Amino acid sequence: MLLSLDRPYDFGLSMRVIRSFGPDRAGQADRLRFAARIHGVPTLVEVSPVPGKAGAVRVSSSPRANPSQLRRAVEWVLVAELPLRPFYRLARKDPRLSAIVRRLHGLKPSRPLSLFEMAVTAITEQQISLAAAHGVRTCLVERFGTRVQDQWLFPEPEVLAKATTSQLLAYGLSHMKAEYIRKLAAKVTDGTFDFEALKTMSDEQARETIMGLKGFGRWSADYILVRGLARPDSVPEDDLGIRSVIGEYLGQGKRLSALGVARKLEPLRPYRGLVAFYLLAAHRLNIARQGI
DNA sequence: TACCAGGTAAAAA
DNA sequence: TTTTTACATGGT
Repeated sequence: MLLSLDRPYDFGLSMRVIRSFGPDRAGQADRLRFAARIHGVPTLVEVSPVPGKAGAVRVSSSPRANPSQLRRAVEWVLVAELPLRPFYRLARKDPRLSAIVRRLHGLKPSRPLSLFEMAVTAITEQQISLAAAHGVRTCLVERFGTRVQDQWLFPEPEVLAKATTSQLLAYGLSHMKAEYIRKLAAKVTDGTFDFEALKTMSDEQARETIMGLKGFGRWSADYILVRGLARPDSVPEDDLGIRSVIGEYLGQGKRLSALGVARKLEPLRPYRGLVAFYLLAAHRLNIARQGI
């Protein structure tokens, strides 16, 4: 199946950046492979570029999935509904940001198919390093998840809801984090919490809803908004990585305070999250900051 | 070895 | 109301 996405869009660059963010999507050159549960069937989805056709990608799956379901899944993961042009018009007003954006023309974020996975990822990444958190998730996934060829399907909420605290502790979670995850998994399982509903909420509504969950503070809520929902204006201003990278490219080179981040990003509404994503990408790809 | 790493809730002041 | 503390693993 061929999919034509809103241009400008550089699929290869976007995949390179995603891979540079961590080992989760490690692997094949400029393709995207991920496991998805489609109509309950564990399915491997593969997305590859179409040579000479900017913005077009080829989508296949194994086993063969319903085309409209498959299309919906890929459009979600690749954030198809987000046009870049309005963001570029805004970015041109800041000389330093403008230079970065030119180097990363066509870059879009992508997001996991599952918001439950995103939420659990946020919990694991609280306080400890991304590398440490990745180690913990790997243990969880390989114990409670489902293997689909060379990929893993993230554990279903029902499975984690039934896991015992001592099991979760054995996989590197703290007591508190184990409880957050179990409580969340239970709420999703019994229908008390519906991640799908977040998709139609305003940023503010979604943020408040997530923060109503035990274990999810402001950082986690904004992190889920920007990474899990790809909301272009959301960003955790107190995040260590954000504070460093905004300071590096838009400040004096040193890590800023959360307030400093807020001030630097204020003129970049409604694309503060997308700005942060571009700067993180620039940092990962070793793109030097420009003068002044 | 010690310390920091893309925080949070509960306890203490 | 604001400040302090415990907490899990991985890298340096």
